[in-house]
Order: sequence, then C-alpha cells, then structure tokens
Amino acid sequence: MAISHIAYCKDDTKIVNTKRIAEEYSIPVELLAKILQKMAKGGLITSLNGPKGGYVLARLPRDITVGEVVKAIEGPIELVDCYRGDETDCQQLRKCSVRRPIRKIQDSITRLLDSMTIEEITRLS
Amino acid sequence: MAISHIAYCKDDTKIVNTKRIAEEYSIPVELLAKILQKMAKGGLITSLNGPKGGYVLARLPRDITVGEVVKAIEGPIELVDCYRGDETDCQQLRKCSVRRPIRKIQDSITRLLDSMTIEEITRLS
DNA sequence: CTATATCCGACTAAAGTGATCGCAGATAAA
DNA sequence: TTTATCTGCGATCACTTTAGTCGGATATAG
Repeated sequence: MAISHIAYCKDDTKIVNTKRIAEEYSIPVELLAKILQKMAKGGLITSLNGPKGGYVLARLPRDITVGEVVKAIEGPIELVDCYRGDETDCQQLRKCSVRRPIRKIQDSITRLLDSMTIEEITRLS
Repeated sequence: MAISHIAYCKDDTKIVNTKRIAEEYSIPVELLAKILQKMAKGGLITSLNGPKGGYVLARLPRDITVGEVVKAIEGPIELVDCYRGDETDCQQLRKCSVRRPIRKIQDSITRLLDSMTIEEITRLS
C-alpha cells in the first residue's frame, strides 16, 4: 500500500512522508518507518531528509516489480532454507524427495512476482 | 516428503506407518503424525488401524495435487486475511489499494499448485 | 476372544518469528 | 540555529509453529 501510495503521489510531483502515509492507512508509524527504510535500502524509493522531506520513487512505476518489493522487505524469496549455500545443515537433504519439485514451484512464483509491476498495482486498484 | 513416500510405497502395494516414515527421514514422530492425520482428514490418504496398519494413498498420484496437500495441512491458501467473509475487521479495507492485485497473485499461485500433482513430484525427485 | 499395534484428538510447553514501541542520532531545509 | 524528517539499534509483546505427552478408539493377528 505504501509504495503504491508513493507512486500515486509521484504523478502530482508531491513528496509524502512516513507520518502522512501512516495516518492515511491507520498503520503504526514505527512499523511503516521500518518498511520504508527497507525499501529505501533496496533502492526502490529515495529518501529526502529535512523539513518537507519524505520519500519518492527511485524509478518509474513500470520499472519496479512486486518481486523486488517483497525481496526488499522480506529478503530473498525462498520456500525452504536448503537452497542457500551456507545453511546446508538440513538432516533430510540426502533423502529429500521434494527439493527439486519445490524449487520448480519457487521459480514459478518468483517469475510471477517479477512480471508484475507497481504500475499494474496502481492500475488494478 | 511423507505423501511422496507413501505414493512410492503404493507401487509395491506396501503399507507404511508413521514410525517408519519418521525414522526414514529423521523427523519427530509426533510432528509427522499430526501432518499425516491432517492429510487423512483431508481425504488424501487413508488410515488403516491395527497391527500392520498405516497409510495408503486415497487416490492415484496423478489425481492428488500439491495444492490439496498444502490446503489439507495449512488450511485455505490466503495471502491475506481479508478475503474471508467472517473476518472483515481490517481497518485498511476501505482505503486498501492492493486488495485486488494481491488477489490476482493469489489466484495465480493457487492455479500453479493445483496444476502440479504428486505423480510429478515423485517423477521429478 | 484377546492382545497388540496402530491411528486419533485434546492438552501443554517450548521455540521462533513478526509486530510494536521507544529513543538517540544524522541530515537537510527554512 | 532551529525544526522536521529519516536512520538504525534495541527491547518488548503477541502470535504461530514445533514439539512432546497422554488417554482413548480401532481393527488386525494370532
């Protein structure tokens, strides 16, 4: 909702800050602040300090995908933990019969999320 | 892994019980038992009581989808809570701009899971 | 018919994850 | 210089998941 709102404001070349968005959607400011910070760190939105500051989109709405938003907020999209190289301590790894099938499902979901943009989100809403 | 294992055993017309599967994959028996009970309740596998009892597939592997397994274990697939009729207490509902787009994503994922069968899982493993 | 092996369901406890809140500091505009 | 905003860390709380326990039901094997 937040990045969709920021995208909407960009059309009016208006800068919106955390407090306003939080009020608009009745979300605790602190929670929203962390989410916005993560998206800023992920390069999806740009932060502007000082009075009249706030957030604006870092790119065009059609160049930001839902997958990127999810990744920025929640980290890499992984249905199970055993795909990361560093965490190979899964005891079922040798006998596991669903590792590859689940990987296939994960890839499909990733493709799905990467193919949907913020522009579509704002258009559908 | 469990239902995939049960499917594999069906080819040999062997009945496998909770304890054996738990040992095979180094899973706590109690945890596995609950999962198997849920799948039995969901009509995916059939339980057989008594000595030499255990579980067998209730249908052919190609007639059981991954979506059904997920639903049996975790309940309805819902990315957000506001789609259920009884829980309409979401304060963002009026202003929410992502309800419909997320619904679209959810439908895609549901279709994806419903199109994949246990037969495919065992074949891919 | 009896004993046994298995499933069933309720309850409780422990662990992990995410949400919420608070605060000190950095930054930039007015 | 003051003020409004973002930044980042930590603490707390609630919820979910995982795990364990136990008494009971059920049906087969002998």
